[in-house]
Amino acid sequence: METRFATLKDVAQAAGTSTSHVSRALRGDPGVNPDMRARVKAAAESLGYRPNIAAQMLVSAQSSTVGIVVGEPLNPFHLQMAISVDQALERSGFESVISLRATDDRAATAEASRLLRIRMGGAIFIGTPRKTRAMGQIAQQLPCVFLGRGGAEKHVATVDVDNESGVKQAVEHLIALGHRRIAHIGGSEEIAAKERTTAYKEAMLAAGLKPNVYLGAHDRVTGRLGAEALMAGTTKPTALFAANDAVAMGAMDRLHGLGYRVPEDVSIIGFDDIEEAASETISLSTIRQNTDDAAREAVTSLRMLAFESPPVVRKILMPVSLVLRRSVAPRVGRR
Amino acid sequence: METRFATLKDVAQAAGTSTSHVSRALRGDPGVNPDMRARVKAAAESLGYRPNIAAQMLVSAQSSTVGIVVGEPLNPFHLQMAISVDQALERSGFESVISLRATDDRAATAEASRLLRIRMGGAIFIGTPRKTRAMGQIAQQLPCVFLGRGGAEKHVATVDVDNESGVKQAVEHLIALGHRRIAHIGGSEEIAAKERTTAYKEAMLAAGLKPNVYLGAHDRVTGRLGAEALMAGTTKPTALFAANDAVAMGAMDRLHGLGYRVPEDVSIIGFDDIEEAASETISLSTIRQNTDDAAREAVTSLRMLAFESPPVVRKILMPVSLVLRRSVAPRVGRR
DNA sequence: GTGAAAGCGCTAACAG
DNA sequence: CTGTTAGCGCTTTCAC
Repeated sequence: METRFATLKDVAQAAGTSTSHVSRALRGDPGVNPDMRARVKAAAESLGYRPNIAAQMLVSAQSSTVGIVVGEPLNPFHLQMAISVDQALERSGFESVISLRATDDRAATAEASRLLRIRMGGAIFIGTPRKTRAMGQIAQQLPCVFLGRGGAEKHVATVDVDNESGVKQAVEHLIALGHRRIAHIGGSEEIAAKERTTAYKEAMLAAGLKPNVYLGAHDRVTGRLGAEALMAGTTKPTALFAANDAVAMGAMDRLHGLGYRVPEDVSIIGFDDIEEAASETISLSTIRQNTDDAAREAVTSLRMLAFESPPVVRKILMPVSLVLRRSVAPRVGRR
Repeated sequence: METRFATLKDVAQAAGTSTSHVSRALRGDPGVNPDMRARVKAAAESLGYRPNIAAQMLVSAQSSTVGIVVGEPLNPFHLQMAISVDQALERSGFESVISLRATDDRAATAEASRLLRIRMGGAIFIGTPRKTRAMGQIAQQLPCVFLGRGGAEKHVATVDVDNESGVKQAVEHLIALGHRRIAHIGGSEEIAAKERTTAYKEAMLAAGLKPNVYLGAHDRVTGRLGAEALMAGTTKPTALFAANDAVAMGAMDRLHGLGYRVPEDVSIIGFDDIEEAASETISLSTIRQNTDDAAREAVTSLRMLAFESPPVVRKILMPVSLVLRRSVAPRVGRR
């Protein structure tokens, strides 16, 4: 593009004053004559002046834009969370910049490093893979908040969901409905997935039942494969607890394909409560996390990390609730 | 955060040379003694040096990061496109920065203006609302490519999908299967939606059939409401053409809720071919757009806009294809 | 109130 | 090959 941007100098010239004064006027500094301010604003307007952020940043050495790094862009829950975080940041007066490239450990670190070069004011990571070493180092130079990843690093704040309690509620509800053969389909990469699988096992053992686990990733495909594998086993489950809604939907999908009915033949409970879970065709029972609440906490944590001195490192655990829809029913048939 | 960043000067001091030479060494300028380069690199490494992008940008007056502005973040197709564009940019050596805030005209303009302040190297807009005036002005200062929005503005490049041909294929296929009462559910905001609705009407009229349209937004909810309304009408349709897959899925959902079977009672065709359309439960016939191809064209257009002189403004139309799945069947019953 | 001057961290000539 | 010099556009003392 050929057009050069108007600079402070251009505006100063047009308004017949100095650059420093234009700067003051434009930023609303009180010590500026109202007439002058009006003149400056008019000049800036007519020249289409836009402050050069690079220059601003260079001199003020701090930015108010924070990066949002999404671990699984295709996971609807992550996206929903990203939007919530974005809105929370906006409400708090931050600019934001989103990255969808952090799909694996290496990429996540690369993104974080980029945020550092950009001299971002801070970063919020949503369900990114957990690479302790590199991240820990970066967190020393940049206020970092991790959502749904855990981590005991010294400098990073975390906002996690109470996986244990959520899973316990789900499994116990299924047990109360008479189910005994409750299987689980989970993913293995993400921290949250691991916690949920562990909590499932504990809840089953606590009830004197035998865990039955299929592990894959944290997506629809895994749900499909898991359903296929579990229903092909010798002890077919009458209920399924999935590590997240995407997995649950994949499983539901495959069950239909195999001729099973939900919930008459198999009950299903997911985790996250993504928008689709509430649709009539799906109507999936699930553990709800409130993304807006989590986002708000994340932003608060970021502020406390960035602006308090010494920095306050918060580690927060968000509550969850069981949402019942049509995908669960009491167990019928022989006991 | 308290830690100050290491600067070129610090590195120069540590390596016993000048800042300019460090700059050269770090950027791989050929005219640097290998020994020196090694020493500089070691020094930079040990100090955890990261170039300050703001300073780099300020002096070189151009950035290689481009903004991706997404119009409907919750529309799976837009997201998929965003990811494709992001990857295409990465392959071309661009950094990228994504914005999810452009949900309406005002916000889209605000985002564009922010990109300008940030001195972005360019911007790619995905299905953002069409505000001609403000955008046109911005496009004069910033290379802009619009995806799926059309627009004849002088300075903006566009990559559009061949809506007319796609819709025609869909409607004609339904007609060939014996359907006569083919209704349409569409959205009104987005340009693409309008084009599809228009194309539907034309295709119907061309076949001597009467159009039957329900208009709302471009989302699942509209699909639901549309299905409800159309099936409550006097001439119940035997086939449905939806403006996009989200609408189609909402409609399918509601049809199930109302006790209709798909495709036995009602055939459905969508538009976009989002991932979910291929799932077994949904198995939605649809018009496929290839996001990777579109993304590649968009990036090429951006380059030609930014680097050719005079700038080349490309207006591209991407082909589509009809993908048949289980949601369509020949019409049965009385003719 | 307003202006002049001194950098922020980096790159790009220009000399050696 | 290497060092010196001069800004990029902006904010911030510090004078007037």
